[in-house]
Amino acid sequence: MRYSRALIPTLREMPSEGEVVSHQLMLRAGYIRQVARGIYNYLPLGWRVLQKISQIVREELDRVGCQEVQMPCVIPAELWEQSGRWQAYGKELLRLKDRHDRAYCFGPTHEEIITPLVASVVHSYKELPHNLYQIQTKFRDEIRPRFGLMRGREFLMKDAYSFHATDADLDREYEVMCAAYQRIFARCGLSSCVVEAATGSIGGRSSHEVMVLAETGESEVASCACGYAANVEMAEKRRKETVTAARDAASIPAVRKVHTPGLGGVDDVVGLLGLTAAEMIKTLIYLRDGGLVVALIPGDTLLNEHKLQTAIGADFVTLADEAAIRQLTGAAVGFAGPIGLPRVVEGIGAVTVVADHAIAQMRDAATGANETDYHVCHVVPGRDFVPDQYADLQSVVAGDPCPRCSDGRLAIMRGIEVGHLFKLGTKYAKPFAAQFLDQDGKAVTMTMGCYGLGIGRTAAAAIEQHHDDRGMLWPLPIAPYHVALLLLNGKNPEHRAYADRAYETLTTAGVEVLYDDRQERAGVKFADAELIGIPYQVVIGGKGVETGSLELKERCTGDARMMSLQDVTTTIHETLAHFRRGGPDVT
RNA sequence: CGGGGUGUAGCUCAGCCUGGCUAGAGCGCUUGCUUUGGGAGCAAGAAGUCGGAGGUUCAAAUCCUCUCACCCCGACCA
Repeated sequence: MRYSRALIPTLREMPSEGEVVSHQLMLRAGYIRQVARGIYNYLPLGWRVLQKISQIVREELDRVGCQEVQMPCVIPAELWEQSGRWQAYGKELLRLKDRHDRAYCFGPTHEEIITPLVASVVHSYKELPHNLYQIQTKFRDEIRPRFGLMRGREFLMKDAYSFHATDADLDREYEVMCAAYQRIFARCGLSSCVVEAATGSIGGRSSHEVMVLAETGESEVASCACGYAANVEMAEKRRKETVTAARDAASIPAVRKVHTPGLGGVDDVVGLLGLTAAEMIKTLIYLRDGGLVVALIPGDTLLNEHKLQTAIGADFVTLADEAAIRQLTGAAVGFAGPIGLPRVVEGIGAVTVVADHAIAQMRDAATGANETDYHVCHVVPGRDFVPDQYADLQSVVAGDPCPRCSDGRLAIMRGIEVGHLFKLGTKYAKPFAAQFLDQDGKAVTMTMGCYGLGIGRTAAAAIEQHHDDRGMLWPLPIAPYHVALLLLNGKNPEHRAYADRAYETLTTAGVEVLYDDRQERAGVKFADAELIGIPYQVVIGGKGVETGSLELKERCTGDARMMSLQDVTTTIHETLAHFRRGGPDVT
């Protein structure tokens, strides 16, 4: 491509829109332009990158036996009613009506289409398994889209759905897909890791996320040297034995009220009572659909709202306001405790008490008295109060003991979720009657897996992981062009002829060249090539023209060498081949 | 949905508080000359319904009301 004919609207100044590096650079380097919130035009450079990533995804999925299909993006409501998600999915589902006033939605995911398709076509165990995928534009009317392609409402996604006769077969395919994902990201030049994840609203038995590690990632991952890695939403830590656990409850005196004026927080109270935070029971009050939840955790730990929500099966949980807390406890905020709470609060609903597992181990604890300016000591869980439920409610923090190995400590890292794998089981196969006849002629429901991979998000993640203060640093396999051919002095006919020949030769040899033939100063050409992140520059200037050689400069290191055209071609092809074999970790 | 903020030239922004002449700057764009291995210099020039509607006023980018769009902070997710 000749730069003089290319649509690459780079900006010298940073547009005000972008917050994260990938978003800023994509705007500034002319990769994307916003149309509406969370909706973007992909300009030529941006689209080339998305195509490169898509192609790697295709190659790796085809290689493990997946088949590409294309489903509609507009889907009749009946299908979603059949799975129950027309009601369940909520406002994120973009709903439309056609001229006959029939209801449709713009597909945010495609279980509702693929399942009846396979159900109608596959009838025998001999025809299973299948793994079908598409690369398609999806729409989710996100509450808050942000960060450019990282979280758009309209986005390009690869989604795959596998269908199996047995759970064992699904398990096997799940492993295959997991490995394929890791290959895909390695081939894209990204370092990634697979973590255990919450199943969320899609449901099913098991779920893993593939994360690209980056400072700006929206997800937090807890990991241990032993190989354990999990999204912090559901990460666990090894339970510790409480120091007082051995003491017999019978030896502990009765509950005693203590005056603690104005000391609402755990840190304030421990000083007065002469206790450690671990000996306090922290009482947090949450509003949920149809009631209140009282969550009890040790005073030195943090509550994980995701775990709380999952444990009680709530649609949502949100910290209760002061009025609700007063209504429940009869006290000011900071003096709530589990003893003597009402079971129902008028006008709000039922009260559920959930305690962390660690609470069951506690003896002689202190907690709020449900009376302003008072706490209670010598509290024994089980003796003085009985929670409705025990569950894991704690958030892990860096340094917590690993739940899988004996001496590991958890580290917390940030990552960008680029892929998500689910074992769906029969959640969708059942409502769509996706059945087959087994060897005994008996009708059996298929078991399913689904595997998402954000194409646009992968591009954004690549920039988050690979950039410097001058611009992007694309890994070669997903760069929009391999080489920026920079003709520094366009007025010199000899130089121009030389550059023209180099462009011809490289292009013919299969190297993707962006030929900067513009009437611009050298500085402008270097700056643009660096901003848009082309991995290699071939510089045509005074240096090589007389000797017939070229200067090849590597974008990420700045190293420059004089070499022949043939050597340039070889360098590019060898580097590409290297990535194709599984890729170096270029972090 | 709740909280905060911004809309002025292609981009970044000043002007608004305290209303007042042809609405400004830098970058970008056009033309010419010079320059040519790191975002050039000089000269000339084009370009804005001041987000929209209504109101107050002799007079509104500026004050008031409504509205729209976008951005940021929380809950959703590839």
